Amino acid sequence: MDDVNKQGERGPGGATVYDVARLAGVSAMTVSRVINGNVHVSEATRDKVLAAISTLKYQVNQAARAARIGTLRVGLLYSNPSAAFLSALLVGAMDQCSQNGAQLLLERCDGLSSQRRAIERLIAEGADGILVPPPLCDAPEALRQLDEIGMPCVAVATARPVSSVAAVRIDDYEGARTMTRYLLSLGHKDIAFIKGDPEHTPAQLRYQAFVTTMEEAGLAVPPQRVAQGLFTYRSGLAAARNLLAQEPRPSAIFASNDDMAAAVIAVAHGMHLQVPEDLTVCGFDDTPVATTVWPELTTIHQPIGDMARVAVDLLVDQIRCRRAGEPRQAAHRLLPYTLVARESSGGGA
Amino acid sequence: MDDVNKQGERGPGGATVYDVARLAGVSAMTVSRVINGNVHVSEATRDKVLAAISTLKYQVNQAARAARIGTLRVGLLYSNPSAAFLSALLVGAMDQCSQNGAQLLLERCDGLSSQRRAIERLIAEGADGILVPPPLCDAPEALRQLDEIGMPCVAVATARPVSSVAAVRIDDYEGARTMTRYLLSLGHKDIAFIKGDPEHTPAQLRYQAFVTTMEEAGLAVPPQRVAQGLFTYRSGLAAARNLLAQEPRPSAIFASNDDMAAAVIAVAHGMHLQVPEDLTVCGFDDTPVATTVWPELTTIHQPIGDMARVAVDLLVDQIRCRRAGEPRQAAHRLLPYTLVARESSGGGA
DNA sequence: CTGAAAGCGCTTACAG
DNA sequence: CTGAAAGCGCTTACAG
Repeated sequence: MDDVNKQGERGPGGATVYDVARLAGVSAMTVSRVINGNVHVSEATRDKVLAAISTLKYQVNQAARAARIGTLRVGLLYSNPSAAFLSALLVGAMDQCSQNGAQLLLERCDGLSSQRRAIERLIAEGADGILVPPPLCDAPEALRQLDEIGMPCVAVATARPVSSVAAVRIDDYEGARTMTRYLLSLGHKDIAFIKGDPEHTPAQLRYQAFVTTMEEAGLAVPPQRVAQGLFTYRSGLAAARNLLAQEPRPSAIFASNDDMAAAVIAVAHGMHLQVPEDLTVCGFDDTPVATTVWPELTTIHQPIGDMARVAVDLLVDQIRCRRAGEPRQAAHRLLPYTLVARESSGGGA
Repeated sequence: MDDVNKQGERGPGGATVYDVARLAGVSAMTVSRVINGNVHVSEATRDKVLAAISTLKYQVNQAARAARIGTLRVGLLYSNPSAAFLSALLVGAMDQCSQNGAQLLLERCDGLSSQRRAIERLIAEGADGILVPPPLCDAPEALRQLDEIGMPCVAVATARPVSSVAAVRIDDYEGARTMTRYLLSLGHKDIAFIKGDPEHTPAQLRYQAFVTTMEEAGLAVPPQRVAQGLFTYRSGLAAARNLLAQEPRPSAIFASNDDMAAAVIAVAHGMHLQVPEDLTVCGFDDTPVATTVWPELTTIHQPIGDMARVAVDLLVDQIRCRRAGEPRQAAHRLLPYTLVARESSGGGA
C-alpha cells in the first residue's frame, strides 16, 4: 500500500543486457550489437539473442543508453500549419522521442527567407537530425540546404516525396478518391470542391483525385463548382459563400481539409440550411476541429500522430547509422488512412 | 561542415559534477546534494557550489541521472476536456517531462466510475506521481482516492484548490473581471453571458465575477441575458440562438470559454450580423480555436502549457522528496493570465 | 556536515 | 564474427 516506488522495481521487464547475454550464451556486447542492428553478427548468434530478448521481454533502458552515447536531439522545423495539425504532430513526435530517449527541439520559420536561419539555430542547439512537416517538406530549397550539410532528415506528410529524402505520408490521392466514391455512393451527383493552398502538394493530389473519380462516374465538374481555398477557416468561409450562393446549390461540398469544412458548416447554418439534410459537408485530415463543430465532420483520418512517431523512428535510425558510419538509404513509409463517417454527411437528393 | 555530431561535444555547458566539485573545492557528492536540495549541507558550502555551478553554467545531465535512479514516470489522468485544451496541456507536460528526464503516462477515464480503474492502471504502469486536470481535479473523490494511497499529485487549472493538494492555476475570478471591465470600457452596457459546465469550478467563478463586476458598474444582469452552456461548441450554438433571438439583442456576448464563443460567431454570421460591428463576442482560455475562427477571438489567455510545465516541476519535486523521506507540503502556484484583444470585439452602441 | 567507493545499464574503442 | 574492460555522469548506501 505504501511502497509504490520500490527502488529497482522500475517498469515492466527489468531484464538487462546481461540477463539476455547469459540466456543466449553470448556476451553483453553481442546483445548490444544485435539491438543496434550492427551487421557484424552471425545469423545463428542473432537468432539466439533475439529469442532470449523475446523470452525475457527485454526492453532497452533508454536512460542508460542516453547516458552513454549522449542524448539524441531531434529538431522539428515547423512553419505555420493549422494549429490542430501542429498539435497532433507535436504530441506524436514528443511521445516517440521520449520512447527513444531523444530530446525534441522546436524551431519555427515563417518565410523561406527565415528558413536558413532556423536551420542554423537548430544546429547550434545540437540537433542530430531534422523532421520536416509541410509546407517546408514541399520546398526543394529547404531539403537541398539540409542535404548539403549532410543533416539526416525525414519529410512528414508530403504528397510528392523525393526519393533521396526519407518520408512518411498517406496516399492523399487514394484518400480523396475514397471520399469522393463515398459521396457518390450516398447518391450525390452535384458535388462541389474546395481546393487547398496550391503550394502544398497534398492539395493538388486531393483535387486531381476528386476530378478523376467524378469523371470515371460519368459526372462533369463545372468550373463554378470548384472554389480555391488556402486550408484556412477564413478561406473556407469565402469559398463556401461563393459555392452556396449559386442556383441551384450543390448537394454536397467536399472541402480538402477540416478547417475549411468547418467554415462551410458555419456558412450553411447562416443560410438556415440543415447539415446534412440540406447539404452534406466533408473534410480531410480528422484534426480536433472535426469533432469540435456540430454536426461532427465526416472526414478522412490522416494518422498525423502515428506519422510523426514513425518519422522519429526513421530519423533516429538514420542518425545511429550515420554515427556508426554505415550508409543507409532513404526509407519511405506509407501509412493507412481511414474514412470516418460522422454526422455531417447524408443521402443525396 | 561535416562533424556536426562530434562525440563529447554534446549540448550546451558540458560541465559535469566533477568540474563543479573541483572549482568549488568539494566532492562530487556534495555537489549532488546541493543540486537535489538536500538539507544536510552547510550554508557556506552550498554557496560555493552554487557559485561554481553558475560560473560553469552547469546543467545536470538528465540521462545520467535517470540511468542511476530510474526514469521518473509522471501520470496524466484526463477526462474528455475540449480537444484544444487537452493538446495545449499535453504539449506543455510532455516538454517539461523531457526536460526533467521523466516519462509521461497518459490514461483516460470518462465517468467517475472508470476513474478508480484508470488510477490502478497508472500505478501498474509504474507512475510515481499524477497530474490531475479538470474536471477530475474538482472531484473530491478523485483526490481522496489518490491521497489514500499516498500518491503524489498536482491539480492543474482547478478554480477552488484544496489546501492539502498541490495546485497550479490562474485566477479565474480576476480574469473574468478583467474581461468584463474591458467590455464596459468599450462602451457596452447590455452584455449577455454564457455559463460553462456547472461541474467545473472555473465556470462558477467566471460567472460570479461577471455578475459582480456588472453590478459594481451599476448595471443589472437580467436572467434572460444569462444562458447555460457546457463548455462545448454545440452547447454554445444553442445558447447563442437563445440569446440572439431576444429583442432587443445584447450588444456583446461574453462566452465563458473559446469553443462556445466560436459557436456564437457562427450563429451571429448565420443571422447576417457582423462581428464586431453588430455584436462583440469574447471567449476565455485562448485555445487554438480562438485563432482558427474568423474574426479571431478576443479572449483571456490562460497559459495552459506553462501551467502544465509548472505542475510537472512541482510533481517531480514532490516525488523526489517522498523518495528521500523528506516531508514536503503541498505547493500552490498562481500564474498570470492576459487579456488578448483581437478582432471579435469593438465599441458598444 | 562531508567524502571515497561502487554501481545504474548501456556502448565504445581495442583486441583477438 | 565475438568478447573483456573501461567509462558515460550521476547518486546511493556506508563511513567518518
